[in-house]
Amino acid sequence: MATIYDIAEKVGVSVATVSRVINGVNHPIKGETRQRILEAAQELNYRPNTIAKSLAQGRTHTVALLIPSITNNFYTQISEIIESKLDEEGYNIYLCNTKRSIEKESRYVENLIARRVDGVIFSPTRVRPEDNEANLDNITELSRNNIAVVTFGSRFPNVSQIYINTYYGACEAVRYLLKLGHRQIGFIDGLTAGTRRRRRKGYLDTLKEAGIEGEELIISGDLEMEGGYRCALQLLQRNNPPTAVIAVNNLMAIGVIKAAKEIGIKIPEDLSVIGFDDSLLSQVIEPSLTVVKQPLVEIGNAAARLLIRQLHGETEAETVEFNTRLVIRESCRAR
Amino acid sequence: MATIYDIAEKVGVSVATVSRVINGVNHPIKGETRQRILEAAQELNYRPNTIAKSLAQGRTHTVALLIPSITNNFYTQISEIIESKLDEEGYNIYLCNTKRSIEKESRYVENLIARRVDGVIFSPTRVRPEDNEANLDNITELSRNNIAVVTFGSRFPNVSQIYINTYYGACEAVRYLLKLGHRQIGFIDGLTAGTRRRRRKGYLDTLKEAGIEGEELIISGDLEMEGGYRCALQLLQRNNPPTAVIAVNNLMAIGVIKAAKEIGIKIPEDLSVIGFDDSLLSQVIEPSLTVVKQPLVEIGNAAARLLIRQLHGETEAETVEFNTRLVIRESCRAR
DNA sequence: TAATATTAGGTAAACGGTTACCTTTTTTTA
DNA sequence: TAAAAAAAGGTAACCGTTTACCTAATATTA
Repeated sequence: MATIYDIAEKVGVSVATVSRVINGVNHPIKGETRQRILEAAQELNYRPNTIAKSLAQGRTHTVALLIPSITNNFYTQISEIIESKLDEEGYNIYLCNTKRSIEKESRYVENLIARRVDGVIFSPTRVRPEDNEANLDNITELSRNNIAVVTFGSRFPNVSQIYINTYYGACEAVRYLLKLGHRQIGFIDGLTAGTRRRRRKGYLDTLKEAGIEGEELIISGDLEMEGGYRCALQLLQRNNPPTAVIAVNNLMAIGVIKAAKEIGIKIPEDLSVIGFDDSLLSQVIEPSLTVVKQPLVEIGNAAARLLIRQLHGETEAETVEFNTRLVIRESCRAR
Repeated sequence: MATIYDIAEKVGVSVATVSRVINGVNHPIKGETRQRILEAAQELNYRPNTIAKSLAQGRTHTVALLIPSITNNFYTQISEIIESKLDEEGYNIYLCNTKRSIEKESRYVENLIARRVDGVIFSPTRVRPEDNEANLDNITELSRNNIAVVTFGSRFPNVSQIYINTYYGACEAVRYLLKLGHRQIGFIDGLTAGTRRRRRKGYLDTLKEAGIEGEELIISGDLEMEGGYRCALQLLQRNNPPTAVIAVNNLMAIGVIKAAKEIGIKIPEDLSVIGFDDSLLSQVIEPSLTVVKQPLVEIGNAAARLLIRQLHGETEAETVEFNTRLVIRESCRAR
């Protein structure tokens, strides 16, 4: 493959001149020379070697996106937005799928440091509370190696991050159900700390305000449809089953609807259901699903902005906060 | 950041020795020396610089996945499989989202060459027939720069590729509907050449065998739910509306169901619907959708295998062929 | 015990760019 | 018209590895 040396030789100039022309740097070059260099580059089918460039400049113009799942629309939609923003700034992205595995996450971090990415946007996995430590390790490890970091989905000190006020989202969902007259409200959470834990807290706090104990109607699923399905069966076959269920994500809420249908419980007549996140699924299922929606576009844009800010040299961490919005569809009814 | 020079200096050996220890190459090293080097590496928090390594070795251990959409489950599921396969082999992947834009696709190809990826798995976008040329240009451009290429979704000469026999998939769908007694079968395709065009051909051929002209019941959508919805409205409001509709992908089929519901047409009683691909959506919608399913896992595995084969030096192109499978759910009924 | 192999390590070129610092020529300015 | 400035280009060190080729010491073999 042709290099700038080949071009330099062909044209009869030094590589410095070739490099300057190719990169359009601010250094005077005679028009004719420039022309000849560009023509030679064309003829030799020259392609700049980004690897060599990165080595020389110490910047790769690459950032990584570390997300728990690439088959989950919540993350891919955010990713798509982030990608187009960073593309505009001339960055390429590694999309890394951690599959909710702490171990894979750490391996990726190690790898990204070795690859000298300029920045990372990171939605840490936190299946068990103690995972928080591994998350933190990963983040400090990145920072220690001069890699810009932006997180979303969990909260960390001294890190630029997107914070979604999911606590109030959960409160809103519960209040809505209370207003509809529900008193027995089930809650399917996800065995995870961080975001979903705050949702649970919002749920409990709001119930307590209304003088209701919710603890025993909490159950943990695996964040997939199957999990929602199984949890719903357990909840609905209790002696005193809930009249409404909140699931901590979209897929599990769909699982709840499926389970209810199977055992002949009508939604929304006999059971109200609320999910988190939003997707085509929630709109398409019957009845369509009332959800606590997170502002995907805003999250994506903000994450990209925070990262770019750091890549441009800003060192102080910034937190951007968003609120959720309750999107009312057909899956809830007054009792 | 620490380099092998720092380690070499600290231990009092040459960088060659350090490099050998770090990479565990087949070269004898005294146990004690090895120990001291590893300790020094640890203490200095050494991270190998993949960039420098790539430059020296001429291989990046990176492959790119070029797909039309990262929010479409069909592609992300395949991607996930490919990713885990390649991960096992020590490759990292760039997931590139072409958004069905030929222009973006070409930009990516340019960029991937500059980044010297070792290989590319590519599902080319072909919105108009003439895009075929751009697709081919991209593929030859990659090959010309010694980058291994595997394609899926379109057919090219002399390229390792996954071929899904979608023609027979369409035939099967039509035959199924014919057997159910349908004679007026609408077809919503996607303005695209390649795969979807072969589906159309399968549709037409099979109808012709049965002595039916299908041309006028063909209509083109945008591959999104909205497109399916609009096309369905057009088809269903004809004088002589179809009693069955095949949509060339999943999302448009969902759009058809939505449209039918809105104008009071019952599925499957008044209208049978078949989609292509498969996803949770098809299972969750009511009635659940009968689809022509593509073997995602097999496609992903085969794509990875074909690429690895090339990365290991095999130069001859290999084509792997898969058949679709008709998954019968509730959206069709005999007339 | 001399010849040969093996072990252990070092030297330096190469990978393909960038860029600080020079030099020479031409143009501008006072 | 001499001095200063701008234009045009070159030289070579540097980025952090790998690796072919060497050397020296030690172990093995006949």
